[in-house]
Amino acid sequence: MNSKTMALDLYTERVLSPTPPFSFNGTVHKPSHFPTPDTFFEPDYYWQSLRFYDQLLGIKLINKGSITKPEILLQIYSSSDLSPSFVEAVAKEIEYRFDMRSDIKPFIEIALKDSVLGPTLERWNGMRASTPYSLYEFTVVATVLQNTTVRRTVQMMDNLFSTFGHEIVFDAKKLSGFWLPNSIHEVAEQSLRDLKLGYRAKTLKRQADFFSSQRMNMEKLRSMDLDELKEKLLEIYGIGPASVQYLLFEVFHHYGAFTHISPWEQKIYSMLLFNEKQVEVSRIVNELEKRFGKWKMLAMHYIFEDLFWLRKNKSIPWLEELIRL
DNA sequence: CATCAGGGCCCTG
DNA sequence: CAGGGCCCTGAT
Repeated sequence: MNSKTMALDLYTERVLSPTPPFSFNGTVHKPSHFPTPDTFFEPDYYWQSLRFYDQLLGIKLINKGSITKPEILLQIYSSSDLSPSFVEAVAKEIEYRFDMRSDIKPFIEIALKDSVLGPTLERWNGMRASTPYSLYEFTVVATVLQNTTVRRTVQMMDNLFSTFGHEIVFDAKKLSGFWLPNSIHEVAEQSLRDLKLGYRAKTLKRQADFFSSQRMNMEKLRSMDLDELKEKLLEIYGIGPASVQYLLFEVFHHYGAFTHISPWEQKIYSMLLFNEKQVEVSRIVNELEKRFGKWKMLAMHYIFEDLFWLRKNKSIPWLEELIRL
């Protein structure tokens, strides 16, 4: 760590009311994601660090409601007093990142009648695509996922957090906080390479340069339509067809964004939808379009997370082969 | 021991 | 638009 552990002893609360149906656990925790030291989950409780403007905050979410009557207690931990308007802005940001305000009822109607999706609703009804991260932070995560195995991705993230991150303690939880892009902007590429980032060192440098030299207009990006936004995101160095897919879905909640399928995902979807090892990408996309239309990526997300959740309890041999931990 | 591909992307020809 | 190269690691 490049600084001492920071204690965040003050906190403020707000009650959030997501649109029903809303799955707290399915939305704040994604079994398919690799673990990072900046979040912590247990059923009905969730902690994360949040870098928001110049502040590093602790966030705790507590499930106080149900799927049909959702209610979440948001606690914001800080080292100094926060103005009411700042607190409101944090609450809005959390609502956006966990997609608490969109209406997914039409999707649930379709899902209930679907043979593959129907059963997953018993566990995940109301689940949203979400991320704890800002656009910059998610871009980093997407970058360290590229062309490697999950084990190395985890190693790279840990190295980055322990070098550039900041440790915070709040509510008896010790978590890492994300760094600002300019702290990477300032270091030499070689010192990034020393963190075993390989050729990604250059990519992370260019991204840090990009994000520290300008403030992205997030309001504008969030209001763009799919094609316009996609074009914009592809301008980020190191973001290509695979990564942009994750960004569109998890950061911006475009639930129909499903054009790129990587080979390992193709195999998983083939098994889940057709019970075959290798189905053509076009056939997969056509099938999803037919069954779920503009909700097709969200539909796959339900199936995907359910599968990884299942895997926690019992090993799924064909899946283990594909995810290569 | 050597070789190789991996939860892509950029760049070149 | 196809294909080589990229850091490092563990699997073979």
